[in-house]
Amino acid sequence: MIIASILDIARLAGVSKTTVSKVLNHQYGVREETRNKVWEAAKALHYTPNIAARTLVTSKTGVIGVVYDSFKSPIYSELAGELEKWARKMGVHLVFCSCNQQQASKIHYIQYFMGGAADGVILFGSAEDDSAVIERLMAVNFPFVVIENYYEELQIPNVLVDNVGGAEQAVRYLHDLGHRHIVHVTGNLRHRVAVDRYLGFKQAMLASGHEPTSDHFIYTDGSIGCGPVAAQALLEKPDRPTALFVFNDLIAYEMIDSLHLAGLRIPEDISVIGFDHLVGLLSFKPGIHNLTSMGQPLGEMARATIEMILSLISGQTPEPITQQFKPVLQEGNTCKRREPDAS
Amino acid sequence: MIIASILDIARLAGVSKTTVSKVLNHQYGVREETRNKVWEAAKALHYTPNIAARTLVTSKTGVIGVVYDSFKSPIYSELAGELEKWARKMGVHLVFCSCNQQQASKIHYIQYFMGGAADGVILFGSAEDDSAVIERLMAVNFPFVVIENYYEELQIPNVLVDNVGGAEQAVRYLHDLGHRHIVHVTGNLRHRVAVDRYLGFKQAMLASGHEPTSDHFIYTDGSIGCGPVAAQALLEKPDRPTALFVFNDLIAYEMIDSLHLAGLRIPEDISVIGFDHLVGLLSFKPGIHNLTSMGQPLGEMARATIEMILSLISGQTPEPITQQFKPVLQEGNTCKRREPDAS
DNA sequence: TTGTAGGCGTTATCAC
DNA sequence: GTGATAACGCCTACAA
Repeated sequence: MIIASILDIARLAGVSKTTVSKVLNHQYGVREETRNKVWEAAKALHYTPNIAARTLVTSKTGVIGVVYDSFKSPIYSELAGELEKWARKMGVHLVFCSCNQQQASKIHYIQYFMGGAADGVILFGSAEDDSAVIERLMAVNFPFVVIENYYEELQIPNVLVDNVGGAEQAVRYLHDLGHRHIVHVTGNLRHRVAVDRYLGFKQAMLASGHEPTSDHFIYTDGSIGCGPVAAQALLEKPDRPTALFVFNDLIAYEMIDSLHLAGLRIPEDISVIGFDHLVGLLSFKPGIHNLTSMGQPLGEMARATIEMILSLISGQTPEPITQQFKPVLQEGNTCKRREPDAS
Repeated sequence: MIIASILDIARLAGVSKTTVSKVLNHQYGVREETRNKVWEAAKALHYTPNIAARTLVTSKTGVIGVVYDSFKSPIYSELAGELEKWARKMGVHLVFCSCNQQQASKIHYIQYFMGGAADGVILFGSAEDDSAVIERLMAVNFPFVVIENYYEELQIPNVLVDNVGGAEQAVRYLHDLGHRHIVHVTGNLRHRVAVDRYLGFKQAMLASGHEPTSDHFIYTDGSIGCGPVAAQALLEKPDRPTALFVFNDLIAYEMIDSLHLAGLRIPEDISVIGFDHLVGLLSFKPGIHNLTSMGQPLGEMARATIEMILSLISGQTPEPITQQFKPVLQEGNTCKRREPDAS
């Protein structure tokens, strides 16, 4: 690999390094003629600025690092696109990495970014407890924003979705449609997100006068392929519910499919509401079903995130330091009014 | 942002920079006692190596950049996961960026990587003509591998899928099932991938004695949401085909859904075969359909890519410089045997 | 308008 | 075993 440096250009153009640097950075005070000579030399040598060197002296990269737990969920790609859109609008660039649940990998990437590859980092995902990483970032005062995950004991720049409230809203919606026997299909309860939706479900049930028992839950680990298992569990229940609040759209779609195969009609026999509103990516409606779902305002979240990190990078403290967004109910055709009868 | 340097550690531990560096890099020739002092000081100061400085002197980052056109396709996320898996296995790290079809953005990222943020780059996607970028990379001899896109006139490290062959295989499969009237739903024909599948379709049709006319094609731009339009075009055809070879799974699913709504049964009324085999991400089967599709061997492709880039980084020329992988037919339940009759 | 010199934080060479 | 010292490529006063 032969990459030319400013010195090479200087020699070829017959000027000093300073002059070359000035030209390359579009600064005033260089004669037109010299300027041209320099640009030609730069072109001829295929000059590429060494950002390592530049960063070393300016300590600015114009790049923000985004650390994911995994790329594998459609909602993540969706968010990535939104983040990028806003980053471009604000004149910064984003690089993403995924640590595939390996904390060691995550630490490596954070170090990489902190060590001069980026001006700040965005941490996304609630699969892991990142408090160690976060403490590190705080200790050296490196700009960062956390999305989705949160820590009661820490006051950090945070962009959140009100999962508790969203779950409550979903249950209220089903309740208002006349459903009295609602079951919650959980996600992986070791993840914050799943716990919050679980809590929201519980609270809303209590609020409407139903004491949720173990009979009101079907537990899953949230992984791809868990839907059919959950559907089986549902079918085996002695007392079949009239409605389901499912942790996310992927599981909901899987379950709908399985229930379909078992001869149940959606929403006639059972109403289903999901979470995430994945229509951007999945514009085809599996079956003829357009899933009713709690949508996350990803665009607004992305904007808030980018604004926050930029303000941190510029040395300010964002106000407020935590922003929480409300999910929005997106009606499809998988929920149906039901005349209240027994139970 | 207060990040401690080696000098700070040296002062705190009462030793020289050199000694600190040796300890931090696990080199021999430092007394146990000194070693401990240094580690303690490093911990106390929350030391993070400045990779910009390190890169400046070693010109190695241990990181490979991956440039996408867009994150928005599920198959891209899938590939990202595979690349990462192999990268970890080989002891390197990956950072991803997407330029959202903006060539300016792409150039920025490439510069960023070339300028010391990475040891090499992987270019993915055939949405754009990257020959300018590639020439630049070749000119300075920066390690790179191109996936999916290719350039007849350039001998570059390349990982490809045999889209022509895959399309041919799909058509042969339908032909062997007895289908004689097959229509191809194209992707965006400004993309290499779409053109190749289009050519493969044509060749296979010719080979089986059918001269494809404009009647054998439905053209789309490959974007999300184009399926229903294509389905409409199909329904309006005076002479309805018995089978469809669709550019990719996403469009195929969309079409199946629309055709369903129009009262057609799949595969009884019409057989459908797609491309990409997106089951990893979409394990639920839209409707009760499990799409028959030409799968891309993403795992093998990822492995080849990582191996290639590593060999380039280590100064070797990979042999062969271009690797092409064959798609594999994945049978679902959307294609059905048909007794040859008229036409 | 142009050039000289110093330093960013690291690693590497070579004395001590 | 340890410590000066010189790069790496760039930017930026400041001097000419």
